[in-house]
Amino acid sequence: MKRPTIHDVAAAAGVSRGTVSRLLNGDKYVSPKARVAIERAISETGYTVNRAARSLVTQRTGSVVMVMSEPHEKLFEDPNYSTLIRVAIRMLAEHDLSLVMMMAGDEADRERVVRYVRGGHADGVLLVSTHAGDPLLDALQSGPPAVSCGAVIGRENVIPYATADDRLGARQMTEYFVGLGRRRIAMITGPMDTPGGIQRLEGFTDVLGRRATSKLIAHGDWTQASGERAMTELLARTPDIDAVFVASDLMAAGALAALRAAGRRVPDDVAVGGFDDSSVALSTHPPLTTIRQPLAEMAQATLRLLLELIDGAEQVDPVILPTELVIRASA
Amino acid sequence: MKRPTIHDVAAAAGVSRGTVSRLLNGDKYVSPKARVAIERAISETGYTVNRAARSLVTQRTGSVVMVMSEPHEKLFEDPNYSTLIRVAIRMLAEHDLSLVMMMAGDEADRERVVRYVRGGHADGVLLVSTHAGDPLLDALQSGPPAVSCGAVIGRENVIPYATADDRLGARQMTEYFVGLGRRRIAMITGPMDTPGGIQRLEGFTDVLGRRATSKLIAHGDWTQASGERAMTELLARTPDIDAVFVASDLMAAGALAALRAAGRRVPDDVAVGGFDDSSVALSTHPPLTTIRQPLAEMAQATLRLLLELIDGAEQVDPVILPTELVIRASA
DNA sequence: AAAACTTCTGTGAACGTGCACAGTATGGCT
DNA sequence: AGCCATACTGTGCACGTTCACAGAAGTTTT
Repeated sequence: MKRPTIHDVAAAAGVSRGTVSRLLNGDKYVSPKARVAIERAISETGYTVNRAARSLVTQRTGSVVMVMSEPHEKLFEDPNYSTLIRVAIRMLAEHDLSLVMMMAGDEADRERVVRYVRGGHADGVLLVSTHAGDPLLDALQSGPPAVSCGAVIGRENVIPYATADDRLGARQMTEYFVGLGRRRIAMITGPMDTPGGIQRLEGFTDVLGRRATSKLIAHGDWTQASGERAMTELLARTPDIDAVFVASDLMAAGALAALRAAGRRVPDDVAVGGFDDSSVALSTHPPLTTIRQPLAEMAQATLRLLLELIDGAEQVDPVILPTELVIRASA
Repeated sequence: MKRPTIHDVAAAAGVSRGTVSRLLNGDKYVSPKARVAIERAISETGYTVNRAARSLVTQRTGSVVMVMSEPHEKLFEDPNYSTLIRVAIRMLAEHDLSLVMMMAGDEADRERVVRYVRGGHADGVLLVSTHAGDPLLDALQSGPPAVSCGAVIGRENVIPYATADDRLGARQMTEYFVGLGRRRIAMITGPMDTPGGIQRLEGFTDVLGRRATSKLIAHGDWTQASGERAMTELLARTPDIDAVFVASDLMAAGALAALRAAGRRVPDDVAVGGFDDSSVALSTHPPLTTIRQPLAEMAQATLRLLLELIDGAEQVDPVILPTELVIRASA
């Protein structure tokens, strides 16, 4: 019960391998008669091309690898991944490419990724949440095309990316607070070696200028626990805070817990704004006012960049997509 | 600038292809002298085996495909996926296997999956959240080994799986409610064509017997919105409910919203119990009392089954792991 | 009528591996 | 000395495809 090969199809259709191959690869020169005969033979035999054999000669693998650089425990705590994976699977499938997942959380992982990619086992690389100065980046220089969902700090000009306009989003939220008449507006940022960490803080200070003092700024690491910690810290430093912009919904959920523990009412005493418009934003109490990132569009744009590069484009331009303020009960 | 082949390594080491191949594949007959020469040659040339060429002759692909059967929009709304993906990547990598992701949400997807798997492009299949009677199952019969994370209804004896003991978990929660002195205990189930949907309801009725009337049971589809809807429905039907066991944390978050809207206090008026101990359970207000599933262990067990089958095991037994009651503020 | 295209087809070589097999030392045993 | 096992090495073939090339058949141009 061996799997049928291209020879079997050719024999069944009464033509040669070459003709079948041409049909399969969309070459224009194949007669209508041969075409129907081959198509019938294919469906009769249940033939599928052997990708291994094909890649051996074409030097292409038919797969793209998604490299996730978060340390393992945190991976996926951020719900954005799912959209990207979903969109990637779908768009790649349309181009007959499959999606391989790899992690680059520790040194061993990273080495595996480098071996894999430099070994020519992928036609493209999809980077996710790569931190500044990741050693992976140098190793990936010479391989197949790579793009990132979200900018890679320090490589903005070498690794194409699609991202939400984090800075704009932060400005939207901060301006909203100002418009509400809040006077003491604090911020909980993300890690300062990530684009979201940096840009959202920049947007915040864009609006507040010198009123954004360091006493009003605390840092988190995207986790819920860190949001809670940072909020507690802010309340201790500056008790009269009346608004806080938290750089992610998950951290905002933590901040809400800290505020509740401190007996502050939201939004009456303290207005809280999140970022991401992830599903957490709906399950908190009160539901979070937040900044919506066009996740699906970002993912689509990222993949479009990668597909263009794989198809031979020399260079592509980064894509920056606008954010949107979503008003709910927390501010 | 061509990638080095096994020939280049052999030449550099002064031996023949065969010897290099033997070293690579762990054959015992290779002299110490040859061994060091080859190892040096490999690192000097930066050689990596060409997997395409290898699979062409071995008939193995070095990859496992994870097939996710949820309709697209819902995919990943359940946070359990992340653990499975993480564990899968890690354990497969240890066996030099890579993880390919595919979706089987609609007919076109499913056909692609079948073509892929029957075409021999994967050494194993990892099924996730496959619904009863999914046409995919028949098509996968004759292919490479397949396992499922969570039982596949109707195929319990043909597709090996690892799962949490859903029925036990449901009993634990229900008994806890009874122990608290609650009298009118309702339940919101998952879809009745999923094992979690069925088994958790069974555990519920195990404990309550005829007290579990249909007026006290409503059905959801795992989404937060469906939990909210089901809770509203239950309150309308049976206003004097004093406890509700919700078959997932996400649906429980929805139920909490409905209870709040109806002016019921949790847990004073109505005790709420969830299932999964997912991250949502912490961001709700009040935090959810829930049933912890040993997600990591389940994922590990599932992969162990698959790896055994890939390594040639004839048959393996399903694994059922105990659950644990986690008491928080909602009950 | 010959030449020059156009459209289509078949064939041999190559891609880089693993595996079966044949072969070569080396050393111990009779 | 002869024999046989043990430890190791090299070689040819096959895996299933694509691609370049040569060539056939039919059609248009010269």
